[in-house]
Amino acid sequence: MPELPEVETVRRGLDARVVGRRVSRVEVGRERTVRRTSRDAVISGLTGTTITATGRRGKYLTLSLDSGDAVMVHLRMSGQLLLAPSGTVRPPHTHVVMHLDPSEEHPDTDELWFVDPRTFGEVVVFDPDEVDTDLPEFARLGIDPIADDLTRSHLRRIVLGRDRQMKALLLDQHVIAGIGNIYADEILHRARLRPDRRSSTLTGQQITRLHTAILDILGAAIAAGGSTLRDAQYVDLMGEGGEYQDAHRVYGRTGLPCLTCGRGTIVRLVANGRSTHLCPRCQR
DNA sequence: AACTGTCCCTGCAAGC
DNA sequence: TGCTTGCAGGGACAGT
Repeated sequence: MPELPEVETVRRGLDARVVGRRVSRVEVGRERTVRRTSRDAVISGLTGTTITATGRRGKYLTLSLDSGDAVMVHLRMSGQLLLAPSGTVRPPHTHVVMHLDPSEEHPDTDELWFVDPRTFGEVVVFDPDEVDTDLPEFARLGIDPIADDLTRSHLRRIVLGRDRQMKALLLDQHVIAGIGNIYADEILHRARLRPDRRSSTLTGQQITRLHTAILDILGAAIAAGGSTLRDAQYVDLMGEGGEYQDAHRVYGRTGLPCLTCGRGTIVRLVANGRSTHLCPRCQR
């Protein structure tokens, strides 16, 4: 599932291959993908504009347009952004197609597809000056641990300033933006903290470990191009999978020995309606 | 304030 | 083999 490292990998692909190009034509298939506004708003907002920059906050991807508007893309569960030469046969569930003119670096005409079987994802054209009303939850997003500078003292305030279960806290996009189910489990395991550990009880040493774990794991996952699970949908802009799944120590390893302590067995339980993986021996 | 449950949707896997 | 059922999950939202 696309989380911060996967979205960042897609953003880098867009930066290299889409920025500077003009959108000559737009097709919107399924209306649900553009439910925030409308088919017409997305088509008219994009057609004829040139993409000038990319951005990311948490799992939200943005494209700046020379019109002054911007596009927000959220992949949610199963969304993909894929770049393909014009005329390539499209996969099922291709809901939005942007036709891209050639540019100096990119001599061919391409199509940028938004593909999304489960249709939870969305594409929105919005006015950045009106983000509070156009995309209220985007405006209320918490700190991005990679794009912003998440210092230890900031994390300390976040953790001790409330009394939440640690996993729920990491997953709360209004507190820290970008961590999803996979990386929450990996981070808590690296920090040796139980998912149900109360945030207000963390020691200074545990906060330091958590801080290091967040930055190290997200950084390593970005360097590896994200995680592509066996069943999963995540691939980058060119359709390539990531490598970080090979470094997972708990996610999807139910019943296998803990790679850190060598003696515990990874268990899976359900918390907040989300599957949670941990080593009961390492994590306190 | 924090937590639980529900909903949205599709593809895949397990169970009968 | 072929059906049905359940599960996965991001995030908004309502209710406790």
